[in-house]
Amino acid sequence: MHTQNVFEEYLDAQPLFNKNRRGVLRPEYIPSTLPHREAEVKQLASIMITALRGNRPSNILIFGKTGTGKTATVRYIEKEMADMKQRVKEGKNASHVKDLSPVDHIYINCEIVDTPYGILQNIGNRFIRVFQERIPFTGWPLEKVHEEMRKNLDAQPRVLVVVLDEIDKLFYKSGDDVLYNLLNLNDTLVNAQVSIIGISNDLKFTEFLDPRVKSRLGEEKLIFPPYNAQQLGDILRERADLAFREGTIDEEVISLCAAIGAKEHGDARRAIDLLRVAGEIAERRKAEAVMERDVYRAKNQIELDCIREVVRTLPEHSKVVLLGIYFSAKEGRDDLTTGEVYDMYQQLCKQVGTSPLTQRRITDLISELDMLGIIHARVISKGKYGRTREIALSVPPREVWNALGEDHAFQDISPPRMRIQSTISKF
DNA sequence: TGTCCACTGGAAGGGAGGGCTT
DNA sequence: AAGCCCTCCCTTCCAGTGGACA
Repeated sequence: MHTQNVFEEYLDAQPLFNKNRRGVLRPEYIPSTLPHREAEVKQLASIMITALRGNRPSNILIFGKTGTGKTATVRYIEKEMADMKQRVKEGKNASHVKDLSPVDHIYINCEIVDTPYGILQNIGNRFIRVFQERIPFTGWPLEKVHEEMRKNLDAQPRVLVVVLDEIDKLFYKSGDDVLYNLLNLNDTLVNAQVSIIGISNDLKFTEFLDPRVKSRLGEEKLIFPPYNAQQLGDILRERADLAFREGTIDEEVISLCAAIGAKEHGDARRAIDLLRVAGEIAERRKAEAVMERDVYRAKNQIELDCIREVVRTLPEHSKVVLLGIYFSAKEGRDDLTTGEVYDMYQQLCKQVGTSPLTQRRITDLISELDMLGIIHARVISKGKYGRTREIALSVPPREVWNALGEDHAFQDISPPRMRIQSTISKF
């Protein structure tokens, strides 16, 4: 009897995924058709056709919740435009058009690039010529970056479509000056023309825009409704057919993923993630097919991974704040005030050996934790005893500790003592 | 009905850190 | 080296406030 190689048992098991097709279930994959987005694709195409004819298409704002196919639709249109140009070039198109204008796209995710400098620098560097120096990522005055970008862009005739994904983030962070500048760019361009596609899941943000920016940015508006369970099912089925080997996934599993996705405001990304992770879990347990229980496990795993990742990458002081909230959650407290949290935070800082930030700053960190969904924090009034936030952990304490525990600084920390509250001390 | 607490959250600005320019 | 610029993180200052209590 010979010893077994560690990989042997896995090699024998039949994989569930088709070879090299796992990517079909990744968020960045652009499918060849977009089920239940035909109307939106058509509408977008009817606007963008102007670009292929060499004119500036209207600026567009696209709204819709996460996972409603906004980004996918825009990227799909980009792909189709590139494809159309290729066809015309090769003379394979059905129409009698002989030549199409050069159209460029630049995609910027404003969650990552959220400063005026960053936006201008990104666009500027998209069109650098050979031997030309790139715009550095910091150091230049804004005005110079703007001028350099304008020059690069205008070097030859073209239509540039700037896609600003999560455009609301850019606005909330840096105001609407950049948008204003981009919208007015056309006035100073001789050869090139620019139009903007803004993508956002926040319908409200336009209310706060400068009226001039608002009207020019929203020349056309598209709203993407959430998918329902049946539509999600269609999307998943199409992807599953590509990604999985035949007979390894059945209708129930797909329906379940679709149902869960539909519950989460029709989020296709979630549903697709779910399917992929369920497949990976099933494969790991060397199953012949993906089962419903794999989906439930996947759901659980995705949620935990998400919490863990968020907590792990928190800045140090946010971690200390969270640690305090964690300790009191273990004591069953779910009604902490800002003052109490700050008190614990100060004590913990002493233990960790770092100097505490001001309470004003901590209120901001608390808001951030709230937005990340790790804690709940709502403003309440305790009447005579003041106005404050009521703070509670909104994820399982154990998971918080698992993630925080990875940090060496927190390994042997003892729970802080709770301040005696004035509301209690009156007895 | 007014008081008053424990904050909230906006505004302004300082300073460090990245890097460019002269 | 000195002087800029932009961004990030933080502090300081402070007007504003919901509602229990006297």
